[in-house]
Amino acid sequence: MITSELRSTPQRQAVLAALEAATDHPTAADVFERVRQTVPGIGPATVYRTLALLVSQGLALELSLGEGNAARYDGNTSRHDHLVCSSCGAASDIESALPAQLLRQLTSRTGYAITRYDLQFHGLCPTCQKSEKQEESHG
Amino acid sequence: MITSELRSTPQRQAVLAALEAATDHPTAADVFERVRQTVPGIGPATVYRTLALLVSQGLALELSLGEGNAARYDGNTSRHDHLVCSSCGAASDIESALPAQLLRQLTSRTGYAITRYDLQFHGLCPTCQKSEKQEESHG
DNA sequence: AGTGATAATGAGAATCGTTATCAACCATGG
DNA sequence: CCATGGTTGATAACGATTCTCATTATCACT
Repeated sequence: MITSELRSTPQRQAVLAALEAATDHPTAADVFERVRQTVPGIGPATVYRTLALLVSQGLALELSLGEGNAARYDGNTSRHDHLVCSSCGAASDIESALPAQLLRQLTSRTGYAITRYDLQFHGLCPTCQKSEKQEESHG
Repeated sequence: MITSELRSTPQRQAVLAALEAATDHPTAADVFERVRQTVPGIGPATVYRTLALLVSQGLALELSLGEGNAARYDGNTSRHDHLVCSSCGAASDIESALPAQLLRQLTSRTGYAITRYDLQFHGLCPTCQKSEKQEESHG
């Protein structure tokens, strides 16, 4: 239910803007640091509250990419998957739709009413592959 | 089995045994409660340490299923995916290999050296679907 | 069995990420 | 104006996990 009681405040606008500008799937702490520069007095609690609000309104996604314990946020709300570097933690968006057939099979086989899936690929990004090679030659 | 580098202790054996016996992807706290009955004096820290050890040795998997904040552990170390109920949090193992072609395409398109992927399906389990229907008719 | 080196343990403090509490604030409508 | 009720920032509280450290247990070798 869209409640007309939801107010548009400078803090909320700044958080949303920060998410839309980000391409790196920031943590709440990252967002806090960035928003701080536009809205100096803002507190962490407001950032957490606002992120939760945006997620509940479908304006942002909350991700658990398995690297570290902090949740990460994504302003790109269209259906997509993620490619995560196991070394530096960088995460990029990718498109890789699962065969629809697979979902249908699962539904009929398990009886679950499947609403969504999360798919993440993990590996070394090109940059970290280079660093690893350098380390080898030094060792 | 624990390698000769590592010492075999009652605590470690108990944690491993608990994981192997579990079918429900327990949290560290769950494992602690269960192991406690065999090794009464064990502390939570030891359980956490041992779980991390088992994961690093490839004897267990650490899962972040996105429901709740606690990591969950899986004694089934063969490649598989998960089906998670968004309502009760139940998680079951499923087999649903991605097309190998998809992985190859991703590698060549992104330059990442992909080592693994995590795939989770979310939805309502049959039991929770029934409960929801009941609530509707009461509402 | 006895011993020494060293890894592992348990207890509790510390840390991290996050959420709850609450008084002060502020936009809106009467 | 003032009352109403959502919003904020500070801070306390929280759950999950990790760290610290003194004590204990395991292992390899007598």
